[in-house]
Parts: sequence; structure tokens; C-alpha cells
Amino acid sequence: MATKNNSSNPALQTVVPEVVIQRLPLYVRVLSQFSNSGHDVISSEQLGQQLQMTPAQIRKDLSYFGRFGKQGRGYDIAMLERQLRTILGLDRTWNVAVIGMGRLGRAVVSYPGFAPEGFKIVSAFDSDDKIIGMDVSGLVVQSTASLAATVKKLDIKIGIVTVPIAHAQSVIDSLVKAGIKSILNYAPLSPQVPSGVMVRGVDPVLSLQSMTYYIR
Amino acid sequence: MATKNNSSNPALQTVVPEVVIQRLPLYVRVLSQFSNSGHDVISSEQLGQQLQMTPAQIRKDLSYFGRFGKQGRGYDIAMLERQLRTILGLDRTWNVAVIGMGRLGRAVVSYPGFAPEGFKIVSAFDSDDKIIGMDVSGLVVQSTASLAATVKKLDIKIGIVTVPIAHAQSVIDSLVKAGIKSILNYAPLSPQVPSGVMVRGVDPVLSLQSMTYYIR
DNA sequence: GTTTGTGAAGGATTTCACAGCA
DNA sequence: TGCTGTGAAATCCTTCACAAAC
Repeated sequence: MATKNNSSNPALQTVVPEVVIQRLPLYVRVLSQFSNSGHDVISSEQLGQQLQMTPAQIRKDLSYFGRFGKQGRGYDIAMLERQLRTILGLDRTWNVAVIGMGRLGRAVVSYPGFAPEGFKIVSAFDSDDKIIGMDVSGLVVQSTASLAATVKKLDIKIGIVTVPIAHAQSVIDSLVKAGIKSILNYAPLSPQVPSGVMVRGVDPVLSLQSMTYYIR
Repeated sequence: MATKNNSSNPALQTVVPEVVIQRLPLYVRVLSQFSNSGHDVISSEQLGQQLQMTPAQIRKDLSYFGRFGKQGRGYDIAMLERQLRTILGLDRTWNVAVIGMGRLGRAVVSYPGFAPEGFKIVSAFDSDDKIIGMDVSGLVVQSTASLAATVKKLDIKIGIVTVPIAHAQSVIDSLVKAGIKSILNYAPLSPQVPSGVMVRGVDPVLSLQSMTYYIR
């Protein structure tokens, strides 16, 4: 029951570059915004203008997965969005655990942007006895000791790390040991993880630090 | 008093790829963490191991800017960190404005990670009369009407956008008109900006949405 | 007429591999 | 001996340009 197993499509025999995968959510985002404003067809030209990229790149990216457009017309917005969501695995709900219930962790748990996209924060952890048992946006904060059991019980595949930098590596080790395969890391370090586990960092400071190069 | 004007270094006649610039802050971060743990020399091998990248890439990246290492020994940590900070323009303080004082904006203004890196949030804006005048972490929230004047008066070069998506493009237009050249955008859209203005997005949902591809 | 999908070309980035220096 | 700095090679990614489809 693979999402796509179309071995008649030569592109699928090739591994899709990671940069391409990272752009697909951008396409999804624009498509969803366009359909909300009443359009139902979009060309690679229009898509490219929105995202400040070339139409050719968009067409090439999409061609890794199939033929979604109609010549002379463009792409059916609703259909393309649905297809991309399926490719990305967004046609379902993902249970997520957040570890670290300090200021940042509480902001993450309360952030209203995850749920509408299918990322459901189903448990919250901390190692501090003063925080364990507290209610954060409807979740009871659990001890990190119960991490592995909860991850298994709720079939959690994604972890979000919001602990202070000093604890981040060991929390990430625990997530890996618990079987988590995708980690969103808010701590300002590059953690070590075994291959097969993917980490993406969220660090606004890094973004600022590279932009200053261009205005200094 | 240019940072580096070494025209005897051929690398500096070439434009430095943006991906390289984006990696420099990672190097700075690791160097700072290494020096805090008592080391004073580091090799490209060690640096690469921390960051999960090849030593050759690190050496090549650094070679765009000069010759910082010693053969047989490695890099002096404190010296390299200082050099990279200078290259990136981090050897000074940057005044920053945050626009949008809802839940997210207040979290950004209160986030303790910016100031130690030299990003000083000096003013906060909102367009809602119920929020204007409020105190947020020691700043009085100003009307967006006063944006241009404040940007000029405080020599603000960096803006952080934390308004709802519906207002984001027009807020970004105002920032551009006010002369801001670097924008950190938390709103989930890809804004249109004229060339010469740089925008980086912070969107944890996009990061999650590309990771699911690999675990679906 | 318009716009896709895609080989081929071109460009950019990464890695190799080794001379040169400490 | 150990590690950097760097041309050259290899790889990866983007753009071109056009036949095919609507």
C-alpha cells in the first residue's frame, strides 16, 4: 500500500533530491492560498512568481512524481495540492511529542499552527518535578521517564525538542532510543544522531546571523 | 575600515555562494561551544564531525575568506570565531524591530536568545489600538504608523514580522518602504519583496512537512 | 495560442587528492 | 607526521529550449 509505486514512471526509480522535497511544502502552501481565493487552475509561471523561482524548476520538481498538469492550461489547484499532500505523507494525522515545558515549550504547545496541518501534539514532557503534572494547553506534563512508553502507546513518530541546550543532546538520545525518526530541534546546537533519524533545526538567530553578512 | 579588503586573496574577487554564508553561523556556534569547554585548537575533521559534514567542505568554505589554519595543527578556536564574526558582521550590535504583538510577537520579544548574540530588540509595533501602549518586556508597543520614523531614528536595519498572515504582505511592504533590508518572517507565506531586500522565513510547519516524506 | 514535461546543456557545489607547510 | 589550502574532478542542481498536448 505504498503511496505511489508507479514503476512505469522513470522518475521514481531515481532518488528525489532533498532540496526538491523541501520545496514541496512551499507549493502546498501557495496552492492552498490560491484555492482559498477562488482560483482553480494555476500555471508554473504563476506559481513561480509567487515563490520567486523559475517556472522550469517547478515543472522539473513536479516531474519527479508524475504528470500533474495539462498543456495549454496549467495545474488543477485542488488536485495538485491533494497529490502533493499524499506524496509528503500529509494525508493523515501525525502524533507529536514536545519535550521541555519551559517558556519555549509552552509556546510551542500553544501554537495554533500545527493542528490544522495535521500535527497533533498529544503529549508534553519535562524532567523538572515542579513542572511535571502541570497543565499546558490541556495536556498534563509527564516525566521524561515515561517518554518511551508513551511514544510506543500513542504511536508517536515526531518529537519537538524545546529543552535548554545543556539537556538537548541527551533528550535527543532518548527520543532516538524510543524510536522517533523525525525531530524538530529548537535548541541551538547541531545534535549527533544515527543515520536514519532526521533532525531539522529551528533557530531564528542563525537566520539573522547570515543575513547580516549582506547588510554589514 | 572594511572588514577585509585583501585583494591579494583571489577568493575575495569571487562572489561567495549563499550556501556558504549560511553555514558560517553554524561554525561560529560550534566554535563558541568548543571554546566554552576549554579547547583552544580544532581541526576541520573535528568541526566536520560535530556538524555532520565533510572536513573538505569546511576547509573550502573558510578558504573563501582567507587562510585561518595552521598545517599540522588546525584552527585556533578563539581566533577563527572572531574572524567569522567579523566576516558576518556580528562584531557589533544590531537594532531590531518586531511588528505584531500578538501571542507570537510577545514570545519573540521575550525570547532571551537574541540579545546575547547582538540582536537588540529596540521597538515593538502593532496596529491594534487595544495593544498599542501596552508594555511587552519593557517596550511600549507603538502604532505601526510610527514605523518609518522609528526605523530611521534608531537606525534599525532588521525587522521581525509576527503579524497574522492576512497582514503580513502589507507589513513587509511598509518595512521595505521604511528602508529595512533584512526581514525575518514568521508568517506562513512567501512574501514579495524587491531585489536588495532579503527575507528569511521561520516556519516549523514547513520543516515538519518535509520530514514526513521520509517516514510516511 | 498556451503551457506542460523533459532530455540536454550549463552552472554551481561538493569532494578528491595531494603539494606544501608547521 | 599531521593537517591545511586548493586546483581539478566529480556530482548535483538548475535552466534552457522545444516537441507534444490541449
